[in-house]
Amino acid sequence: MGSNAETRRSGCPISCSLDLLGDKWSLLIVRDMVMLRKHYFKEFLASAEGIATNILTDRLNRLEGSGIISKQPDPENRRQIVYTLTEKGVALIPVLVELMSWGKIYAGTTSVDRDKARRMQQDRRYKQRVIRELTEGCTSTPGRS
Amino acid sequence: MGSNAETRRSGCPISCSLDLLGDKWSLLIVRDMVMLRKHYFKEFLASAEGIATNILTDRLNRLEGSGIISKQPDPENRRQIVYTLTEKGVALIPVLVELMSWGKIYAGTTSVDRDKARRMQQDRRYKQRVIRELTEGCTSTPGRS
DNA sequence: CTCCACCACTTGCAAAAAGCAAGTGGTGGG
DNA sequence: CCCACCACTTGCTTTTTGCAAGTGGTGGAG
Repeated sequence: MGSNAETRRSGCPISCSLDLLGDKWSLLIVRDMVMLRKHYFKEFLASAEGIATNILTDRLNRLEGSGIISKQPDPENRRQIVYTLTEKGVALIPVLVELMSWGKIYAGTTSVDRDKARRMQQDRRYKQRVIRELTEGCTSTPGRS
Repeated sequence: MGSNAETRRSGCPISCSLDLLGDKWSLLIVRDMVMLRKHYFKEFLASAEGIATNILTDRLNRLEGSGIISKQPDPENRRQIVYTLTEKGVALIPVLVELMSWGKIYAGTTSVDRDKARRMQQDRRYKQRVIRELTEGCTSTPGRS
């Protein structure tokens, strides 16, 4: 299940991105790493959306295979594996932020978030600050739970 | 196949967005409308990625069901249907632009595009101009064959 | 050392979705 | 009336997802 035979449907960069990320789980894992600072299998498993273990394994392998994340044995606890974002993965933060912004306004439930999101859409500097903060948080060392 | 029983996996706005758009085709249809100015079933069908007719029908119905696109009979030719983006759909342009930018740098093939994309990542004004131009092109009337 | 909890997976199977090719009803021009 | 064309349907096979149970490897407690 976890093998890697990615075939590109076309040369279009959007299509290429979707070939790697176009499903319901891959970007959620990246979200977990970026927004919730998760680094461990069991942490992803505990997320609200309820991913199954076999799907999680598969997605982690694919994301590693396409160079978005890297997996290493945890130096502090050799029983577990640390998943971290690569530069390629960190570069997905703007995508995540736009998806979040859109979702808050157009796919969400609460109106509080909506207003905050609308503000972010108009105030580009604010958005840039959010992206920068998230990026810095990801390029620094984990710092653990 | 085209019914609408979207269940939300969680309240997270990113998750909500992916509930609506998290597959390999939905955003490609939006791309066709935004970037390639396509408005007709047969046009989407002719895209390089090669979507099947039943999948296309399903995605168009879902996108309509979630208010991202609207379908109307073509006033100029009653044999065909015009698909247009709603405000909610137009608001996806930034997501598309980020996906394109990321794809060009990290998932693409050519290095020419890569350089242009890197420039866009550094020059925020340029990116904003791209987004504005695309948005304007979408909110104006089709003007087609 | 043994035992045991815990970790990241596997495996097996059923259900859902995608993909393919062929067919269908409605429309308008010739 | 006929025919080409449009946006779909339908039937079928293949692939992916989802769920539950199981597995091998590790390290700490006793």
